[in-house]
Amino acid sequence: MQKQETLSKNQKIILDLIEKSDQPLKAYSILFDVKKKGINAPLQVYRALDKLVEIGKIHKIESRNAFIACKNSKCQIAKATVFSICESCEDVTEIHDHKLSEHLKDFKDNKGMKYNKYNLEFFGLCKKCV
Amino acid sequence: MQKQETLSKNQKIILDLIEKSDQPLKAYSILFDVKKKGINAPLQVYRALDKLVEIGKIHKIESRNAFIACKNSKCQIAKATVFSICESCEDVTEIHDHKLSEHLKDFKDNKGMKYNKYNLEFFGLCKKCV
DNA sequence: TTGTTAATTGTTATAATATAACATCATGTA
DNA sequence: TACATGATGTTATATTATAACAATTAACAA
Repeated sequence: MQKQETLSKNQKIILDLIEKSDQPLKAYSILFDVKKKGINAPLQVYRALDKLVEIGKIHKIESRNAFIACKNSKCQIAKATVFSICESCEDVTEIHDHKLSEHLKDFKDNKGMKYNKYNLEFFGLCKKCV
Repeated sequence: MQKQETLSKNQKIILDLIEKSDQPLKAYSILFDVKKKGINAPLQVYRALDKLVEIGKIHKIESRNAFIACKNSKCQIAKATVFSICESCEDVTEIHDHKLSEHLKDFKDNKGMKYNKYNLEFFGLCKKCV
């Protein structure tokens, strides 16, 4: 079997749900919501999430254990993610800043490490919560 | 009671352990190790970890749910952390790069968000694992 | 069209990570 | 003293994530 071009049934159900939300969803809240569609077990959710992260359709917000859809068509692989997170209302926004990306992409440490991925999370207060 | 200048007993025990390791430790592995010192419950560990993170003595590696000592004397508060993580051997190194810090410190999005903290994790293969 | 392989699904159980709730103790200070 | 605060200890539980196994499905080559 070749690399799938289309998503599987469970993957579609779960991606749909995440895309409808503009905020990150947690795995067990997703599970709760998709029970009516016949997805009954955590593992079914986590498997779909893993795949969706792998192909860049969603990203994991590591500090929150939550998953958000990627709205950037260019971002086909979850290689380089930047988020801002409001510590008061928990609003999360994906950031696409060319200059910042360039700096991060080109970053080299002094240990000869070869990077293929990074994740950056900014924390603070959004406009509403200041 | 004033803000503590010195660490409490449990905080010391747990900081000592983390400082002796050059790699991140997980909460329950810490718990296992400090049982001989009379710390018996997860909550005792998590409380100490929370405090140590708060005062900048240790950092949490969010993508790994693990805790590492901060070796940088300047880094008294866990406001700005950068790590490199080898996806093969899981080696973690804290990065202090002046130029990068400057870019991150000064970063402004276009939404008027006020940042007070960030966490950046680079993933790749270290020299040994390439 | 059959056999092979890999991806996906479904299921039960369990592991790993983290917090709630409550009681107690120690210490600094009004 | 008595009050507030921070730390501790304890039991129970919540939350997040994976192991292990069986069955099914889709793509492709012989």
